[in-house]
Amino acid sequence: MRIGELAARTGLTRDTIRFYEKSGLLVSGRTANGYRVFSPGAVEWLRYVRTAQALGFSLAEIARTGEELRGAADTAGALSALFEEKIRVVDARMAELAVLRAELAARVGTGCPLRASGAPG
Amino acid sequence: MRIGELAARTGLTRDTIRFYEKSGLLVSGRTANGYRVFSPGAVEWLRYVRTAQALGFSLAEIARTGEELRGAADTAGALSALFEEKIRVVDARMAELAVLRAELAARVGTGCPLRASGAPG
DNA sequence: CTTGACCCTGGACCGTACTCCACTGTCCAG
DNA sequence: CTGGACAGTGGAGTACGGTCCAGGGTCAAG
Repeated sequence: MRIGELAARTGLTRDTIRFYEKSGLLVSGRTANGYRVFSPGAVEWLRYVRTAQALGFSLAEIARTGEELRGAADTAGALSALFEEKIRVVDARMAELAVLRAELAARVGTGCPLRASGAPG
Repeated sequence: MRIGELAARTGLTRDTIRFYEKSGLLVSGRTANGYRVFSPGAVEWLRYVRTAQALGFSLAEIARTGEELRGAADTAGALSALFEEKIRVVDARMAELAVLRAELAARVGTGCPLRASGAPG
């Protein structure tokens, strides 16, 4: 499919897709006249990109994941390892959130809000 | 304390602290000669700022929290509500992470990695 | 009175992640 | 063959979150 269709299917703008391609986040073929051509799977890949990004991963990190995926294409084990590593990162992030949550919960209904600890004011 | 000590205690640079103050994230007094003066609690507040920031909250959002804290200073209920709301945000973020984790886990050890879904390559 | 550590301000600059724009090329329908 | 939808490029601009620097003031110690 061409860039317009991919944009329509993912909700991204053409500019963003071109930017992603330039950043190495997305690889495309070209037609004889220079138009970009994307495989149908690009839709799913971009969905993954947006999810990972929303969760705090930089485009550079996501692009690295993509590259590792490319490099280890024939090794299912490498792929599993990559996903497992990513799961560990996600778990760590969740643990941090749990700590923040606990800190917040401890202050609900108490007389010692953050303000007493130096919030602006 | 003055800016140098606060910087040393938080691990931030003076420039960052000045930037935070300019952004309304931090409020300071001034000595007669114009030097900024911070309360000891600023250390704890900045720790909170960095934690929240690392978890994906923008400085503007964090500053808003600080302002609301200031505005509702005498109402313990408002503070609790604020913290409860923040807990809901944290819970939502954790739920998103859980979804990503499940997606990753589903692909570990299978023959259908993301690459089959359109990763670059 | 000078040195050095500390502080001030304003403004330029950086990386990330887009977003917009001008100008140009391709291709199909009427 | 002309119009319009689509595509391409390069470059400027934006917002965020800093980071650095020049030029200058403050203050205690020697």
